[in-house]
Amino acid sequence: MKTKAEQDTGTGPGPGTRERIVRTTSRLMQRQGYEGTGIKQISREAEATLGSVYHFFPGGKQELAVAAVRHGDQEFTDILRETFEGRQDPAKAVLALTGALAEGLRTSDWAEGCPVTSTVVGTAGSAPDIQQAAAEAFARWRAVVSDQLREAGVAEDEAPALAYTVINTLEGAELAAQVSRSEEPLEIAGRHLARLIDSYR
Amino acid sequence: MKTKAEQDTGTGPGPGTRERIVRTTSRLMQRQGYEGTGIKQISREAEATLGSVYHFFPGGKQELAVAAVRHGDQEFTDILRETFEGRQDPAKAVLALTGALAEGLRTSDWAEGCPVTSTVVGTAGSAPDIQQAAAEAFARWRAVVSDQLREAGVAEDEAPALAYTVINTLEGAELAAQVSRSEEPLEIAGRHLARLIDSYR
DNA sequence: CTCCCTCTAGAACGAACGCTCTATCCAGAA
DNA sequence: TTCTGGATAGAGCGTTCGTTCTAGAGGGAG
Repeated sequence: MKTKAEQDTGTGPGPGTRERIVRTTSRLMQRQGYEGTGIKQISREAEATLGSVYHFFPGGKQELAVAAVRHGDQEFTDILRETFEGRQDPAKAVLALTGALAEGLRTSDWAEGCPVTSTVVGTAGSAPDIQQAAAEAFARWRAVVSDQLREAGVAEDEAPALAYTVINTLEGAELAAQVSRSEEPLEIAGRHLARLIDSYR
Repeated sequence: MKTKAEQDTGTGPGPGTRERIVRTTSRLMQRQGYEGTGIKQISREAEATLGSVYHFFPGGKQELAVAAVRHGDQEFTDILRETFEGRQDPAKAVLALTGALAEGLRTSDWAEGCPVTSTVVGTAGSAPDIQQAAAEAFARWRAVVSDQLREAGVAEDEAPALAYTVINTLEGAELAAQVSRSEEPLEIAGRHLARLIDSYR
């Protein structure tokens, strides 16, 4: 058996058991939501036994969901950073972003939208810790966008609010794209957000 | 016992059984999502027995969800029409709309967001008829907004796309508001949408 | 060697799930 | 009056749910 460090960080031949469980939970809840995803399905698809799941996540399904939301948070934060840092113009970056989101939806046959949204919807009232993890994810994404907007010349007192709308419009457009199985909402959102950003520079 | 017409249309002392079931389903799925809502809970809270539920909705849970989505569709279509028709300026109408959405969220202790969104999320791949009913709802809302924009002077070839972003941004902002338990995302979305609309007139 | 501790393994529990089924009620038709 | 059929009523089906629990595997420390 591998040492603890290897198990938990995945420095071995593949991802460790814990990492495999988190990734599987995130993907399943992204597709089926929190209530639609069972722990036994997670353990089956992650190729981990039920014992392992409860060993790493003694808090049960809720703790799993929080970990999955944080995983999705980190994933999209990285995408945001990469997309914005490669470009000077934030309007162009937003267009690249909508393209990437559309591609992700299309290549998953419109099944994989925002992992945070699908996990948190329906749990809002009953699981405050999941809700808080989702709120932190949104806040982090906004902070990244806001920083990039300021660097590109948007006024200090306008950038945070503009970042709010950028993230929220992307979220809404991705949902519409998923439901209508069409890239159009995302394309249009990109154009309108680019126009809105340009109007603040 | 009342006649069939009275039962189904609610011309009696209160809403008929069928209408009561639909309304309860819509409210519960708005709060808990599709998978998080049980048929027995619906029958209990609608004060209808399980037999009645399956009598009116032999298609089971999926048929119930479709009816609930259509109910939410009609509800918000009415709100849209009332809000826009009372005002000349569509930018002002959008601001009124964000205010109304924020109030609905706040007065339900942030539990009741968009009934269509919360019902359809997580069912995208597995229940095509629910997905289609949701797509039709979004399309209808867009059509209402698009008509009002054209009447207010937005170009014919810009109005449909602009309506897309109006609806999608409202959707995303309402979700963010619910998760963060704050009216701020909706207020900001209203301001930015008003600015975007004005830029097209 | 033995001990220890992390991790794996899966049987088992009570509760809840969606749904089926038969029985009953009762106003209007004949 | 009897008959009919929509609506109500809820027990019960098999399945799955989240969770608990005990048992064992296996490498490092003493």
